[in-house]
Amino acid sequence: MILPVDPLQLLLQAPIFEGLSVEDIEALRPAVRTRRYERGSYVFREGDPGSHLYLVLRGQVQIGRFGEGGGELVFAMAGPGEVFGELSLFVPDGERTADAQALEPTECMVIGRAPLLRFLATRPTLLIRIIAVLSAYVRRKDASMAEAVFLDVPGRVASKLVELADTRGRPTPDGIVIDLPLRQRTLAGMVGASRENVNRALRSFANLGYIRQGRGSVVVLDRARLSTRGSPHTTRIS
Amino acid sequence: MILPVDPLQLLLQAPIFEGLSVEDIEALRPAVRTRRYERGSYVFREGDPGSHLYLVLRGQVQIGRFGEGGGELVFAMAGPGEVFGELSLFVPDGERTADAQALEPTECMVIGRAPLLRFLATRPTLLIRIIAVLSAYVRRKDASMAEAVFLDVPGRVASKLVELADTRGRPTPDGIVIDLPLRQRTLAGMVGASRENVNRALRSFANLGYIRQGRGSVVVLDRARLSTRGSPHTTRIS
DNA sequence: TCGTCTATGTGCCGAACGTCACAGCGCACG
DNA sequence: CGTGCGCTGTGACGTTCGGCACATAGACGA
Repeated sequence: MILPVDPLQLLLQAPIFEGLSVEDIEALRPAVRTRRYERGSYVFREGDPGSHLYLVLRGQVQIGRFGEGGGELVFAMAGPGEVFGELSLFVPDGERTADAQALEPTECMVIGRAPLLRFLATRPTLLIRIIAVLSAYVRRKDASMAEAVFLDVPGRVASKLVELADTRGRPTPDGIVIDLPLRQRTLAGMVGASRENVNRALRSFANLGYIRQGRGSVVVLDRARLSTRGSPHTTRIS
Repeated sequence: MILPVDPLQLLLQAPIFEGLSVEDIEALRPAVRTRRYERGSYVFREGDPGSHLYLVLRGQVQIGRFGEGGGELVFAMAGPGEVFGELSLFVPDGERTADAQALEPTECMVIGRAPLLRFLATRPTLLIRIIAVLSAYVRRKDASMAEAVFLDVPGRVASKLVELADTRGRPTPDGIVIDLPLRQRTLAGMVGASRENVNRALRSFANLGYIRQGRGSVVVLDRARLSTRGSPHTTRIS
C-alpha cells in the first residue's frame, strides 16, 4: 500500500475532521509529528497524561483495557485514516483511562492538545461536527451495552461481525473481507466473552456457511443470515 | 420543594450549560416551553424525531430501552437540573434511539433544535464544554461495559450504588440517601441483571450492614466496604 | 375499610458460559 | 530451514445467573 504524498490529507478522511479546507490543514501542519510503533507496543497506557491526538497513517491500534493478569476488553479500533485519543483532549489535565496498543507495525500522526484547541476554538462548525461524532459514539456504546445484555455469545459475535463487515469490510467476489488483524482474542475482547466460546461461535457459523475464517482473518459470506442470528434468546432483565 | 422563580436559571446547573451568562439565558427564553408528564408516561420513544432538548425541572426521567415484552435497560437517569435528549440534536434529521419515561410526576423545559443550534453556533467555548461532557459520557459507558464484563451481579450492584451515592447522594446522619425512586426493577435495568438477583445482592448487602433499603429507596451506610465489593471474580475474557 | 396493584423476598431448575487442560498447527524469527 | 511461540480447536466441569413460581406486604384508590 502506497502512502499519500501528504499524510495530513488523511485528516480529511477522519469523520471528526471531515470538511476541513486545505488552508485549515496548512494551519495545523506545524503542530504535527509522526511516530512509529511496533506490534504489541503501547501508544499510551491508562494513567498517562492525555495530551495528544493520534491519527493512524498505517497499521491498526486497539483501544481498551489490556491488563496483563487475565482479561482484556476492546473499546474501539483505529485503522488508517482514523483518529483516537480524542477523549482526553477536552478535559483539562485529563488522564488516559484506557490503553492503546498497536496490533501491527503502526505509524501515527500526533497533534498536541494546545495547538489543536487553538485551532478548533475559531471553528464552531467543526466543533459541532465533533459533537455529532461523539453523540454517535455514545449511541453505539449504548447499543453494545444492550447487545451485551440481551444477546448470548453467538449473537454478539454475529452482530459484531456484521458491524465489522459494514464498517471495515472490503467486498470481493468471495465475500466481504474484514480488513483487520482479527484474532479470536481480539474479537472476544470486543464482545466481552471468552476466547474459547468465541471460537465455538465462529466454528458454528463457518459450518453453516455464514463465514470463512483463517488465521487472524474472517470473511463474511452470508451477511443476511448472520444478522438474523441477532435475536436468539429473550433475556428478561429487571 | 419550592421551584425557582425562573426555571431557566436551572440551565446554569446543567453541566452542559455551566458558565452561561444571564444574557445568554435571556437569548434562549423565546425558544423555551415547559411540559408536564405523569408517572409512567413517555417523554419520547425510539423512532420519534429527535428535535428537542429537555431539561428536568421536577421529577425523574429514565432513558433506555423499555420494550413491553420483557427486558429493560437503563442508559441514563435525569433529575432536576439535568438535561436529556441531547444526543439527537446534532445529527441532522436524527431519530431517537432510546425511550425516555417519567418515573414520577415530572415537569420539563423543552428547547427546539434549530434555535438552540443558532444559539450555540456563536459560542465556541460552550461547544467545547459540551464536547468535554460528551467525552466523559463515552468514558463512563466504557467503564460500565468493563464492569458488566468483569464483575458479577453483586459486584455491579455494589459499584452502581457507590456511583449513585456519589453523584446523587444526600449525606444525612444516618447514611447517604440516594435521591431517586430506586426500585429494584430500575436498578436491575441499570446493571443489566435480573430483578431477582439484584434483590439477592441487596439483601446480602443489607445483612452485612452496608446499606438499608425501603420500598423504592436505598441508603448507603458503609460506602467504603461497599466499594470494596467491587473486585470479586477475575473474569478472563479473550 | 376493603380490595387490588405493585414492589419485594426466596426457593428451584436448567442453560449459558467462564475456566482449565491439552492437542494441532502455522508463522515468524533466528 | 528448523523450532518455538502464539493462534486455533475441543472436551469436561462447575458456577453463575436468568426464568419461573409463588408468598408477603405496603400503597393507593374506591
